[in-house]
Amino acid sequence: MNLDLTLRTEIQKAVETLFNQAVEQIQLQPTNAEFEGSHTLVCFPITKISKKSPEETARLIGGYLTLNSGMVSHFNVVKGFLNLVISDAIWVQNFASIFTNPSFGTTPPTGKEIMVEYSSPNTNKPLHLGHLRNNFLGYSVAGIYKALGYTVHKVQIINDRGIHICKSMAAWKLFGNGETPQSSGMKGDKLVGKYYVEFDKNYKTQVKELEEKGTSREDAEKEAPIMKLAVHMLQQWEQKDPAILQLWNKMNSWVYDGFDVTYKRMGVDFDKLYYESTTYLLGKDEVLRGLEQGVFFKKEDGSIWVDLTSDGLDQKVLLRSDGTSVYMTQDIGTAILRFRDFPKIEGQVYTVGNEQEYHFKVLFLILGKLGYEWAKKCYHLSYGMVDLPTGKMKSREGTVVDADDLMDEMVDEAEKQTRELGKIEGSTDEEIKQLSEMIGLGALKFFLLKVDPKKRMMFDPNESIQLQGHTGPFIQYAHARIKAILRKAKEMGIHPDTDSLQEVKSLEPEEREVIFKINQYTIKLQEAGREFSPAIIANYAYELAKEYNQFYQVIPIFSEGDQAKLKFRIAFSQVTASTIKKAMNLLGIEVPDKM
RNA sequence: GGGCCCGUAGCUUAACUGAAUAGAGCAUCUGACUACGGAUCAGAAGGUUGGGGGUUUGAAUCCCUCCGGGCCCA
Repeated sequence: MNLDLTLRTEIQKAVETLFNQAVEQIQLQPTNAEFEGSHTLVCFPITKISKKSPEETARLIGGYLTLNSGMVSHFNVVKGFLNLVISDAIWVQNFASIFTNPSFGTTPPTGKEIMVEYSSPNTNKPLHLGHLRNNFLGYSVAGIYKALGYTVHKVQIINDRGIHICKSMAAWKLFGNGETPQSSGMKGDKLVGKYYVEFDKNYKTQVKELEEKGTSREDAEKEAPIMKLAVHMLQQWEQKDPAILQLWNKMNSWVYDGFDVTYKRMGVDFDKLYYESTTYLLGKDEVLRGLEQGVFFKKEDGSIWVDLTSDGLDQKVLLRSDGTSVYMTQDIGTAILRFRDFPKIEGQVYTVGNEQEYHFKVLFLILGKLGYEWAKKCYHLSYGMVDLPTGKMKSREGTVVDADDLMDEMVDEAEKQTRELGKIEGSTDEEIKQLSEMIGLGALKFFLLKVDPKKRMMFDPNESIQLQGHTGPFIQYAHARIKAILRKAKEMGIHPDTDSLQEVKSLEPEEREVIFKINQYTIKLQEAGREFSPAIIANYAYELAKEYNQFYQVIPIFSEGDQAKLKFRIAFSQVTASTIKKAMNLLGIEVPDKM
């Protein structure tokens, strides 16, 4: 039984009966803490139908519901707001239905499929803080859609080719002396990143030297020997030169080994990987086909363009006059390839930074013009940049926060605090390590996911490792504490059952609040899916934990004499814990039984 | 030149898409362990929602205009 839905139906009936007209939209909101009640009907919009004052309308509907719905025990009216008090019997019944439903909050498979892309790094340097936000977002949205009954395909496109990786290759060839991850003991992605930095350093020096000899800046940037080497390597790559391909494969595989370690620790995974090296030539055929169909047009120089002025955008080149592709071309090809690989998906979610909003707007419009219906269901999960207190992250200024380092820091801090608090006596070092991993990563994920993805966010390392307040560990702690109660109940042989729940006649306000929150899980899940926003789930999990903590603080459990109430509170705690766990799992966060 | 996004307490943020006195966390101050785990809870203080105008019974939310910050396109 869904309390909200049932109540809405009752309200609809009330309005129809009272005023002989159906309402299209019912505005039901949680009652403000200062008034009695749990659900509030906003009556202003209904005055159009009732032709009465807001107060009068509210009184009429309230009276009707009290008499006829069997749900509302009484009500009060403040201005145009109808505050409804649901009877305790209904609360108990509602809770019992959730308690006995093992699949509460999960939608059975709907047969729908969707694809979620995230991560999609370049292979010339390690993952950083921005990637963490990206990965956590994408992974979480995938989880949310799974919970909504979708079959989800998690993918990424790895930018494994191009000038960036050739730069690392060039520097390694010149200064590497055959260094490998094995010989240096470095993680593969870090090693390749080191040579990328090495390239940049040498390149700058060479440009400067050339400039001092009188070469113009522009020429110097092209003439620097190390840059010429990198460009040459790119050409050789395109010509499939075996030696270059071998080097390229070798260095990329180092990076992948490194990425694997990082992804594993982050707790994210993928169902299929796409590589730019195999997709970068795609899309040309589609563009030519579009040209034949008159969707695109050709300029005098032979370049092919799309005209989006009627959509409020401008013109965009798709194939240059020499016939070479642009990014857009390959993205068109890749999108179509993916729909061929997974014909049943209804759309794709692209987790990519908001600097590419224009790009995706154009991409989706083009796919629509090419006649692909699914273009409408494509979504750019756009997220804002992560800023540091010192400003923007800039690789050139060395202010990039490395993903591995950050995870280390978070976990170390979690371990420090866990040991200081000393609550888990008797645990082995191994267990403490595992727990610290859970808490450190929980803190990090929650910190990055609690903010609306669209917004640019501030990452303060000092604040992020705080484990109190609006944080992941706060919620994990609430869960662990409930688990302690459940363990004790089990020891005492208290096993809640539906029959004893029905015997409970009255509830405490704190209990109603928590049941209200638990009811919201389904709505929040749907909202999070519709908005592609894990932040909604994160804030929900926090509110639920907070609400339960209030109950916990004032209502005794084991000293309760009434056996039915005692059993109810155990059942109630159990459902809260599992709902917290479900919500946190949607964020990719684990919750401990002890901490 | 054209277009997009953002601005909420000192700081980090929320507000169910137009509803009640804008809700939290951190930091500051005060209080609560002989009860189930104090990584907790209660309370105080802190706001002209960047400024101004408009629409509306009702605006942080919609429209216009400035100011400040960020990002795209050729």
